[in-house]
Amino acid sequence: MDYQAREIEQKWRKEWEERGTYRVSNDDSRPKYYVLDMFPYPSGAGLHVGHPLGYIASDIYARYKRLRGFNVLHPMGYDSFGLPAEQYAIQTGIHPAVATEENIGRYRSQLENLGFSFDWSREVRTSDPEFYRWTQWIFQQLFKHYFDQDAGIAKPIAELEARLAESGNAGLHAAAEDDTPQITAEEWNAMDEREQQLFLLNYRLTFPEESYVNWCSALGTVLSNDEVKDGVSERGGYPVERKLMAQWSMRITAYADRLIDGLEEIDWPVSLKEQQRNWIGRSQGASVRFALQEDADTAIEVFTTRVDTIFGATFMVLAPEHDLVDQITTAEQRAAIDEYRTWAASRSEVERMAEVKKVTGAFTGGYCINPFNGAAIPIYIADYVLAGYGTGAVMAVPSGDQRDWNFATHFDLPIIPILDAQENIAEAADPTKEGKYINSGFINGLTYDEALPKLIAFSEEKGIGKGKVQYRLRNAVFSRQRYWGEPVPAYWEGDVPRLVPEDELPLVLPAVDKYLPTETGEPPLGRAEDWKYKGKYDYELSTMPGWAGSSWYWYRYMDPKNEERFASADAVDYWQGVDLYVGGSEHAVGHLLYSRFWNHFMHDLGLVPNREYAKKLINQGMIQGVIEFLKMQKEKVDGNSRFVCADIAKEEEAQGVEFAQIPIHVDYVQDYGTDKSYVNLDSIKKFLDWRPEYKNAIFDCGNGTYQSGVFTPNTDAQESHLVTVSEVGKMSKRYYNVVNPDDVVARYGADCFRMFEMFLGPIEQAKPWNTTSISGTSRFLNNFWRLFFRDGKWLVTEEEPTKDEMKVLHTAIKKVSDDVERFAFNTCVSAFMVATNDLNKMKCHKRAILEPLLVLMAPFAVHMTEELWAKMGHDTSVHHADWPALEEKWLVEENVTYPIAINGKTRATVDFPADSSKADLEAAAPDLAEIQKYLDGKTIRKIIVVPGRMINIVVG
RNA sequence: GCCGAAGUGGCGGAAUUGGUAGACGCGCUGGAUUCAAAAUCCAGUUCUUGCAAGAGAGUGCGGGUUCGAUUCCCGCCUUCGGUACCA
Repeated sequence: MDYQAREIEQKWRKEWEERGTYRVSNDDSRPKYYVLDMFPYPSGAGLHVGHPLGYIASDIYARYKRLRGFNVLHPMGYDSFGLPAEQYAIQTGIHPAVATEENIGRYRSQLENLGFSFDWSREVRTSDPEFYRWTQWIFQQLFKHYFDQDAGIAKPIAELEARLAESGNAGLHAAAEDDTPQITAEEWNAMDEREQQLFLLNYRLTFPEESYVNWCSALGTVLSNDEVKDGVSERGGYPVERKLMAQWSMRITAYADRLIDGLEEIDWPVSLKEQQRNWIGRSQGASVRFALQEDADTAIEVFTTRVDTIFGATFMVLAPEHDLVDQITTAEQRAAIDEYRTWAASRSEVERMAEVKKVTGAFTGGYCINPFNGAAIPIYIADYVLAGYGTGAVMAVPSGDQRDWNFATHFDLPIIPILDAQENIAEAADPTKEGKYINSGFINGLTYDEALPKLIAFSEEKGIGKGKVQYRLRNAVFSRQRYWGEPVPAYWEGDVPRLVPEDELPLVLPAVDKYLPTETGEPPLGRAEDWKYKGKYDYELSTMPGWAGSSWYWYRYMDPKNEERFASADAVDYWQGVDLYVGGSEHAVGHLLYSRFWNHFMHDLGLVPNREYAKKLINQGMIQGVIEFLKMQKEKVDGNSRFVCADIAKEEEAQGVEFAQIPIHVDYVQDYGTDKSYVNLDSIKKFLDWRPEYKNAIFDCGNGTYQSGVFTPNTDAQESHLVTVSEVGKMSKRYYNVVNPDDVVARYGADCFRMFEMFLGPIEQAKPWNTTSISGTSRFLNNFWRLFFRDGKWLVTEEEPTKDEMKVLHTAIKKVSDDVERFAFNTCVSAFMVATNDLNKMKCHKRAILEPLLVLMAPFAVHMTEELWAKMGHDTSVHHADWPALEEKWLVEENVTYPIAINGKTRATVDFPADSSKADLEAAAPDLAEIQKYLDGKTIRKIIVVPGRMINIVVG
């Protein structure tokens, strides 16, 4: 009898739960290891086969580490605040907590189906008040600290207050708002408490401010930059506009340098680190002041990474919102400038993105002076200069910058070459630094490297510029005008924000009658009744963004029930941080950046031991689905829809007929995923039952037409089919291609599902799901089972293994040990298959071979190996044994088969004793009969021997 | 445009420091079993050529280093992912 997956898997899952097999203790003498998965948002749709990929990989590694003698923490929880539950609540009136609870239940049962070794007693949920109490607490710590740039760490705001009282903020190096005024100690001390509090907001690591935000009116909320894609909301695809609003903000920019430098010490994928670096966007340059021609006391400050090009600056461009625009604009140009500014402000983000190539702008009529050569250059405004980056002003060098070149060409401004190596600047800008300077005053004739120190010396001497580091990274908007999130634990005493006292946390999300903004445009929390601090002050009404709870959650798993602290100092000290983190790369510049920021901050406060919380990170690739489309003509034919074969559609498209692609359920498609996928007439009938709106549609199959249940052939064909279009893409409800792991598990078992997902290919690669090839993995598991059982008979014997059998075992031990360490789980599965096939061929059923093999496979086929382990007579409450030790001696061969190459080309193979020395081989090689026929009268010139590997004979 | 990663049979993919390219699996072909089918088992399967033994070609393209290159170097091409008026 074959392996009965369902029965055995259920039995063991029950057993594990009853025994608490996967409970982890914080009090253990073994070395610790922490394997973390990115916790899921429990959506209503449940899991598809792509979701568990990373969980399977991490589970295998966690189990492997346990067998290697580690105390392994491998928890799971839910990132349970989020927009979908809220939108569902808006539609149905069901409290998001209720819907979320239900979704979590579904997730939990789907996850439990797969045999993970999670310690469920440590489960966390970000929407649980006992959890978000600490999210709120960390928020308050951020409010209570500022960033000292000299020390490079966060410090209590009280220290800053003391400093201000003593010497004002002159010479203070602290991360602050750009427009923070300079004050003296006297001025500070003369301020009243309110004024002091407002002043301190310039320094606090989280603070409310008026800022431009991505406002999405359809969703009724503000979105972060990474929630906006191509000018529309990532979720729902609604338009997003820029709007000035009072928002809580996180001063992540204070940590920009540390977030870049910290990447050096962590083992994360190169591309992910690169994404973070680009996102932070550190650029080294200089800021230079260009005085106005009309008013020498006022200067426009610009940021440039190429001071060397300054002699080629032929005009200046300001952002339309720039503060000096009004002052600069002349009476004649006033109307044109106002018109342009109005137009620019009305332009939506989408339009701006779409019309990047279009050159727009207006002349202010004003001029400023190039401080390096005294030239007067005209000042323009244009919306290609962003108010939010640098100083919102650019010195335009059209010969070296393509955007400046486009602008200059459009407005007929001069383009001055500045390097003798610049080519074709009449056609396009040349941004290279090659050659020697021309038209560049005192740096003429120098190269870039020679000119730079001279430029710096000049600008410092004249006091016109200084070196500056500019970041692309902005402070993170932290407020969301939503209901289903952590309430920001603050209240407003007039215009001064104050923290809710620590002992009153958690500030629990109040009940509301509706989940929509109020009539006056306040967030949903504005609907809560009697929700005022001490019945007197207004609570902050916004909630935290989705990334708040996920920015520290790994610490909560260490000590999930703690009521005194986010996790006890002992627990944090024992577990330290995450050793292996597994999750998707889509979080590269969201969660993975914000969580590093919070962790750096927590480290500054001495709360956690490491600056970087996750030593190693692996991105699992997405599992994609096959999407099948029918080609439907956009225009109806005689009032009916017309579907045609993909190849016919192609021909007709060439003639200008337009087609739409209608996704069709993959189950209806034969040979799906291939280039000859099609639906036959039976499937068309099924399709019509499913989509009755097409019931009279015409199906043009090339050799006939199908309509209303009748096939009319136009050749003598009796059968026909309609060729579909296949694509590989997201697994999603709208493409009818979602594969539910429950279905796969029901048919093949969880062990098979786990091994198959690993077998699909390298973990970090995206790959399409293909259910048909799972049969190979299923066959393999049956073959493995048959090493132990055949027809219900136990086959395992106590015989001594032979040398060949030992070799099979130790080859597998070596391969799997090496490959698990480098997360190459696909080749591990191959190694198991090879060993199983070999042993079956040898009819080897010996305990001495099978037992270690069982341990080797235990992290992969978790239920089957447990069953067999018990059958072997072992105690399963002690989880397996130690990882089998590799004895290399079994891999040593008596004879080694050497490939013999003549001039690098392999011509024969010959066996030599394994202990042959290099000299032996060199001596024996020329006389081999195998090579004589290739010599062909030529002489042997050289013999190259790599012992154990190959022999190459050079003739000529 | 910029940044990053990757190109190997019909397909997913192996080949850890340069050493018999294509492990393992799917698919396909043939056979066994069966009244038949499914399932299972056995054999074959990079391409070209040949009845066969064999011969030749072959890891995106073009060069280079080497006795020997999927692997190292130079120059291209293509695909995927990220990002974009960031000065």
